[in-house]
Amino acid sequence: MQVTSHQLPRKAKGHGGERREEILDHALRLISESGVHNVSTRQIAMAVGISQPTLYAYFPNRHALVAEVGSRAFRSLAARMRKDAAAPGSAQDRLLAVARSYIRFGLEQPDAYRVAFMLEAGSAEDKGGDDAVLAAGIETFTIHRGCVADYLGPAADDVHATLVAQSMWASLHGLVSLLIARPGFPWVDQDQLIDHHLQSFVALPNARTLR
Amino acid sequence: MQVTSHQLPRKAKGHGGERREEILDHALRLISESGVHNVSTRQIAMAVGISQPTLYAYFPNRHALVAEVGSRAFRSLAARMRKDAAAPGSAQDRLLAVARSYIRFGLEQPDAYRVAFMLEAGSAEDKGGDDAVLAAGIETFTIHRGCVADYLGPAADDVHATLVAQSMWASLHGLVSLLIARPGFPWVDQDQLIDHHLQSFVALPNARTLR
DNA sequence: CGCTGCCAACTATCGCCGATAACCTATCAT
DNA sequence: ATGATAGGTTATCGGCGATAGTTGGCAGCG
Repeated sequence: MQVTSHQLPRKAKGHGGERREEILDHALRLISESGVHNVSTRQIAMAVGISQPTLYAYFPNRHALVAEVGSRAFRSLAARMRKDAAAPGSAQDRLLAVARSYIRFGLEQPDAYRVAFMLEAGSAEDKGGDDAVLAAGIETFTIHRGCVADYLGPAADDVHATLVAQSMWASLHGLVSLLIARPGFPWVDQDQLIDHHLQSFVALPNARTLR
Repeated sequence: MQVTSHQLPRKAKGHGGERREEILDHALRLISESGVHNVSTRQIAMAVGISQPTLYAYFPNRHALVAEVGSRAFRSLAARMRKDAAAPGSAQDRLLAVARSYIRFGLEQPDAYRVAFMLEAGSAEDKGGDDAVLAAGIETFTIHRGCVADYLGPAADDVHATLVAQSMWASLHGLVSLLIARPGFPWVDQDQLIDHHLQSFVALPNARTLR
């Protein structure tokens, strides 16, 4: 769990933002190690080298801190997908490459994925942090949607492209989240499963016109 | 939050099991009302009309209680799916009917669905309760897998049927869990999205041989 | 230099949580 | 009637998220 507690020098007057970055870095590391629900504000504070209430000078509550970690995870996924979306190759190749990136991201960084996607949508006043996560999620989705639109071609209108993209995205998310959340389930060979899942997207001969 | 506290008569000697049922009923209701993470053992105990430590005479810990609520939710879903799987109609009709039942269950009873599917898989010693949830989940999946096997026909071997069923199941789960977890996302028309999602399963002309 | 203001960080504490220990008491078999 | 035990209690523990009030050190000014 790594509870290394070292005394840290106080930050200079205008440099509170650096401390904020340190907090987010340690929080991401701890959450990746132990899972979202097994990391307390006290543990994060001790890892950073500050007292627990000091966290509340930088974040209004624990949820906001975790949400920002989630937003960052989302953005790192988005960056990865953007790279694949810009790679050379056919529209179908790029669509599948982005989808594979998505799956790989989830399986390699399950806790980042969990924070980004599988977090409970808070109720009432937590909305602030959730909005940030949602915005990052929408950004990520938009990249995927762009690939789908390219794949479908200019004949498909916006609504249809969005529809197909959302359906495909949900399908991807379902596979990743189940593989993460239920490792004990008797899954068939994982690579085969992923391949089949991806194939089903592009195996539709009339996918471009299906509606 | 409903914290109705009434004094209850003590149960007779051999009837501790009834109290256990009462606890599970109230837990399901409270969780459905407020969400898994917003219900404490004290709230459950007060709703039942007993003291909080008494819960620990029936369940080893909170996780086990919640897990059993999840198992029950799973079994109720399984019952619903079994009915649809036995209905008259073509194999494709039945497959789609079961899938629709699955989606409807998730949207109508989001908290039951959440408890069943979206619960963190506990670490280390919690495995007991999770095994129960997993078993109920496998039972549910088996029904779905049967429909897929019927749909694919006798030519498809077991492994392939399982593969297709798992992919399809993951896809369904992804749609339901995202619709539940991210109601703020700019989804397209929900019915259209569901229809498209279901269509994509059976629109594959060579689905029966794809591998 | 010395004063003032302010910001980072602290200690102390609250109420709630899950969980355990120790004890009580109604019921049942003998 | 009595002893065993199932069913239930109160008291309490350590950990949690969060708040209030206080301390300490640097910046800018005279």
